[in-house]
Amino acid sequence: MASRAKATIFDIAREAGVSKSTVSLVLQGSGLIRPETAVKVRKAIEDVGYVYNRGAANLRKAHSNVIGMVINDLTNPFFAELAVGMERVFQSAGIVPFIANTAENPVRQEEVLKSLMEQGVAGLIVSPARGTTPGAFRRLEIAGVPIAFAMRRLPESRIPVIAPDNHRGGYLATAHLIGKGHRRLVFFGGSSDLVVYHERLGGFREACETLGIDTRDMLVIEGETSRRGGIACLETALAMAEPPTAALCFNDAVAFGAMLALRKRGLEPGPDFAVVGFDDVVEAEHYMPALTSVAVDSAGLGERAAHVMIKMIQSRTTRAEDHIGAVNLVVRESCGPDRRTRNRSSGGAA
Amino acid sequence: MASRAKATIFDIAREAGVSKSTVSLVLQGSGLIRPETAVKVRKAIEDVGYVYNRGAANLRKAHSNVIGMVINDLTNPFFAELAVGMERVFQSAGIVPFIANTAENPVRQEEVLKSLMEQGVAGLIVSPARGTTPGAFRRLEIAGVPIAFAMRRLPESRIPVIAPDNHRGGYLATAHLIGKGHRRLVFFGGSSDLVVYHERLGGFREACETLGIDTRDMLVIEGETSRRGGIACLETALAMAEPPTAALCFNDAVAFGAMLALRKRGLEPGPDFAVVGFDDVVEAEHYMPALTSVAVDSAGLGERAAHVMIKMIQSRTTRAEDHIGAVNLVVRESCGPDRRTRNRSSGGAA
DNA sequence: CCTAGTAAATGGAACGTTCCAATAAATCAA
DNA sequence: TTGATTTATTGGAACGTTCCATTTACTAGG
Repeated sequence: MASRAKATIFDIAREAGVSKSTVSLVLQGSGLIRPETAVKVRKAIEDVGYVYNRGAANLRKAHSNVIGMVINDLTNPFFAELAVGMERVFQSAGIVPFIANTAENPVRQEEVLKSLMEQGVAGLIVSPARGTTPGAFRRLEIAGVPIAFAMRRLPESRIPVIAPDNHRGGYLATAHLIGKGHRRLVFFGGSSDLVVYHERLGGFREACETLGIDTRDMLVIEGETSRRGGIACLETALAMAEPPTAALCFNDAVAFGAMLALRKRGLEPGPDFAVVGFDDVVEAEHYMPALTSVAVDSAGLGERAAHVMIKMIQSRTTRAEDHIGAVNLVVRESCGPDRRTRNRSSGGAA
Repeated sequence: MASRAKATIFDIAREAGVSKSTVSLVLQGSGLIRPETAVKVRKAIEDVGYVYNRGAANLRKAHSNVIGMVINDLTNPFFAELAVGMERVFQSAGIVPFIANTAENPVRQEEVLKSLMEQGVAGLIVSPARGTTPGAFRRLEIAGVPIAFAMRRLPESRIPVIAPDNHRGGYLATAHLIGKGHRRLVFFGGSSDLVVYHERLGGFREACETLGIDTRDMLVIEGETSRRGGIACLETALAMAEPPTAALCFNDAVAFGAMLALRKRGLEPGPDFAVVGFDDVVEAEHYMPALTSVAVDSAGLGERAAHVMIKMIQSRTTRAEDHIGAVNLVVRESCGPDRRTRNRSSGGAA
């Protein structure tokens, strides 16, 4: 019904008895027009039910004010937080952020990127989908659109990255476990197609080596990065001849899975087998037992990424420095008391 | 660097030795042009690094192919699922869905809606922020943009709604508790500014009345819709002179909170106090004890909403029928065994 | 009273597409 | 051969803005 031909600045101009140029000036808040005129125009804008056509405007203006955030998995609160963090700063900078989800699917990612480009975004922040091919961003780079990676990076890309210090996180968590007296450790979950995996695992390895863990006591079990993956990892670990007594998990989901599996076997996460997670999602705090985890502050990283992007846009460059966010280990209950005190009461974890 | 003036169809035309109109036709996949010509043009498109300018196109075309999804809280996996479900069907319909988050803030919602309108969306699916004023969508309605509400509705709006059968969900869950032998029940969490609250509570009330629960044994404790809210509700309930023995919670977060609080008091959720959640988020299944909850299939509702929107756009109407999605109670462990058998072992829950 | 100078408002061209009407080339019926 | 028909291609106007160069109306200085 109500949809008569959309009102344009010409309609406003007629209604207010001025020229289209004047209306345009008012729309842009120019100080050149007489206040009374502005008021008159603004009233006309209301009256005709005008809605600004940004597409038409962008045809003349060099830059649009929308930026795209491409997220690999919005269903994961960890990445949702990232998006929300970015959104916060963009919003307050007068930039309109649009979020698109790729569901960890490179093909979908390609489509989404194409759409965003066609929409004329001023910039793009991407948490790339698993399995993204190295060339996926070439077209965007040659188009000269500012791009930044958040949270994840691609192996040999020159695109700036805003990510947590995964290596250090892995180190800190492992050092904590070793400090508790554990001498046979395992890294649970993740797979080598993800750069993040190598980083976290790298921290684990370095801690083990630096703090005197025998190489044969430093186990690695790959697996899905989900609860189910965690369950599987734990089963595998406990089936070993000499099972480990502590695990650093690729992420919290894996850790939850591992704890679940422990419980199912009648073992208590913490006293019987130490578990550390990664990411520190909200759930970690509320779990039973509360999960010790490496906090990466995804919302904060999102904010940082947004600031970087804004700077890139303003300075019309497509380059920026990487930002590596600080991490810190949040110690809760899932690692139990120090292992020395435990030795008295019972043997190994199997 | 690479950012020389953006290539247009004129550049392609020159490169391919045809007219701009021919290029346009190729771009639209028209069958009118000779295949060889099309090939030639497509090659030129590649060569000049062309990116389609949808804004310019929309200036002439009546309708755009982007639709906006406005979500109240992306951080909540429940709503994220909804968004992802919608995305799935839009994507396969060749429509580009952009997600925007309002963080439960009506002001932000207003801004987001404005932006989306200016961007020229073909339609809008909204899960309105808490506290949205009734008039918030008037401007969009008079602009003639198709809108649908998903998951939540506004009190007296004529905008079509796609939502779960909250009333029935409340009824089913309550009937389950009563079937277990509980006679003094409480509804935990939520507040009356949310239509959903009234619906779920309505189901609770109806079940109590129908199944012979005394009005004085039908308690209601409002509270935040979060873990913390659940904790508070439980404290309040157990502080009563005659505490209830079972709770239907507004959502799963409240239920988790309640269970946490029970544990803290040394009570076991299930045997000592029955808890039912609402929404059936993934966590519910993995909790300890696993949470009995009303499953609403948010992804499915999202898909449904997307289909409704597509139909609205195609038929150029702004009206559509409401869709009420089926719910079902997923029984797990958080309600314990039947209360009759329990009576032998111990007394009330306080 | 004229000239500068400032403030406010305006007309026209441009942005990159689509679509219509028109043209050009090729095919066919007679 | 001619005119009609089909097939492939094309130029021009339009879409709703912005921005530049002008115009118009005042004010002030001499």
